[in-house]
Amino acid sequence: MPERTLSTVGNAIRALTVLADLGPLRLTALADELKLGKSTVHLLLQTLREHGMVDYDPATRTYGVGLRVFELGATAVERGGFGARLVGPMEELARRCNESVSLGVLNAGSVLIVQRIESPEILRADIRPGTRMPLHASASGKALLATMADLEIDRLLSESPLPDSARMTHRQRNGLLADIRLIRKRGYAKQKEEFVDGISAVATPVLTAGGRALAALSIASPSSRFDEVRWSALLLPAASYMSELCGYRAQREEQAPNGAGHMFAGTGANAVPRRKEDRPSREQAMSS
Amino acid sequence: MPERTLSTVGNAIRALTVLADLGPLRLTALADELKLGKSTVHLLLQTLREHGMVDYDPATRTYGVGLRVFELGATAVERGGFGARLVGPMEELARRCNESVSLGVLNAGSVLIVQRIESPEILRADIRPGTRMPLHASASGKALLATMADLEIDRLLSESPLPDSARMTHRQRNGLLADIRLIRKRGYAKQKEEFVDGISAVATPVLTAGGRALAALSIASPSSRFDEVRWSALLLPAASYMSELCGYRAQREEQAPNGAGHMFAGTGANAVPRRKEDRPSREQAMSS
DNA sequence: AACAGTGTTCGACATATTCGAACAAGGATC
DNA sequence: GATCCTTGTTCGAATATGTCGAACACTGTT
Repeated sequence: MPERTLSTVGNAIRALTVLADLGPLRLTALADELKLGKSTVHLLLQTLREHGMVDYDPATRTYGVGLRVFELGATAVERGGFGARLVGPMEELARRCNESVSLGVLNAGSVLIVQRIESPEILRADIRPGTRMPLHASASGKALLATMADLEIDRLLSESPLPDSARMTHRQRNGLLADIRLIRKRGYAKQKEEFVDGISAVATPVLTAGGRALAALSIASPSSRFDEVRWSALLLPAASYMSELCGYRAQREEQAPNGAGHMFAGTGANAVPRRKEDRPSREQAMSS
Repeated sequence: MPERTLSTVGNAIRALTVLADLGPLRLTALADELKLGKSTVHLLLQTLREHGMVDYDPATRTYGVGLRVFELGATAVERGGFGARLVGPMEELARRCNESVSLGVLNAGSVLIVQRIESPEILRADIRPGTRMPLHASASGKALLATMADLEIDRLLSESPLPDSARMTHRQRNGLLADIRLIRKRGYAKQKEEFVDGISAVATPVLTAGGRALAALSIASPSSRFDEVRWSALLLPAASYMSELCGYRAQREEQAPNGAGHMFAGTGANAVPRRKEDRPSREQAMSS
């Protein structure tokens, strides 16, 4: 649906995007990239610079994404609810398993890492906040998908905005759906070298008040240290605790006569994510 | 100097700023705040939403700063050079002193925290990445000021963009200049409850290739655990090591501080605090 | 059911943005 | 050090584009 849109603002955002992707650029290079007149881009950059959205390096005469963007973005994370409140539990978890712990949120068809506690190990999964991961090939992504109705899953997978290399084959798609069912049953997702070679992870959702998934909590490490049983045992209670911090109340008794089981497997601390809508027939909605 | 500027882009940025400051807002509230027509803001928000710069919450019908901004901002930090490379040493330092370690950069007249390693202690200075601190009342700020010519210091202090509460009295200003001289001599800055009650810190600059300050490294904690001698002893070698990572080469006695052509040497004040000479040979202990 | 407030659509006007060309500046080459 | 080339900046004009107000649709309140 092509909506009417402000082209000038679009240009500004495109400029920032290009600068973020290609690194600091000179005026002419950027104008070239944007396919806009040099004078236009000049004015645009001046405006952005005035507001701190781009920084200018007089030495190299290049413009780069400004730190003001970082500042604004940080408030997005705080205000979104994945901020200060959750880092404490994440640190605790990282300490217990001695591995990297990260918090990823579903955004624009992929998982965006918003918080990260690094493992003290030298050899570790090197993923920084601000990184994106594919929904279908990351533990966090699959954990988030598992919280949604099958129909929603299809919609999300089809709008994958990721580079082609990360696209999914049909064979993978079918395997994924089976995987999702398994994830729902056992309460956590697992990923073995699907996204980055040598890196494996487990993940489970953090739920918010309404029972919707706020984010996915994950433990990742080099596959050599991967220990599914121990990590899942540490991960699930931690996520549970974080869910409670986010207002999620472990189930009420008089709920949902629709057959959806908001049940809690295992230690009673762990939340098995399941929305009411995902209950309808399992052969439904493979299409679209 | 009133430059010609793109008002539409300015509106977009103002909108983001307001949303960051006041939290998620409804359309009307935002239009009110920006003093623009509702239809204008409607179109503006649609454009921003299309690009992920604002997120829309259908439940509350509010718009907030989008996570795309966070993503873009993260690249600003990486590309700026305060990214992945420096977190290792910071973690090592945090482990050694058991306190919170942060990296702040001079930006728009104040110090912006770009990296942060939290102390494991429960009682700790709670400052998150994206926070700003005043130049004159934070250890990091003073450390950065100390690397600059006196003339530059005056210029920066006068353009302080901070809330009035954080403004500086003349008495403070004079004290500050004396402080700066002391900082240059001993190689690190100290701050005792000047910014946040109960929090004290030490800080020292991280230098880059040209000898200019890239950022300030600091250790902060509740004043009860403040230990100036131990921390400075840990801080300085760490910063030294990080400076080398950033291309700074410990320098021989040279470089005509007065006289010749450099733009910052014009005032005759030396721009670079020599840290290495203060505390000789001990730093390479930092690992990994 | 009626109301009030909010969000969305539409058309017209006028402003603000784009562009090309001409000017200035900085670096490179010889 | 002088010339050339590339890059960045300024300027004016034409048109495209954003702004606004009013009217419409919608939600959820009383």
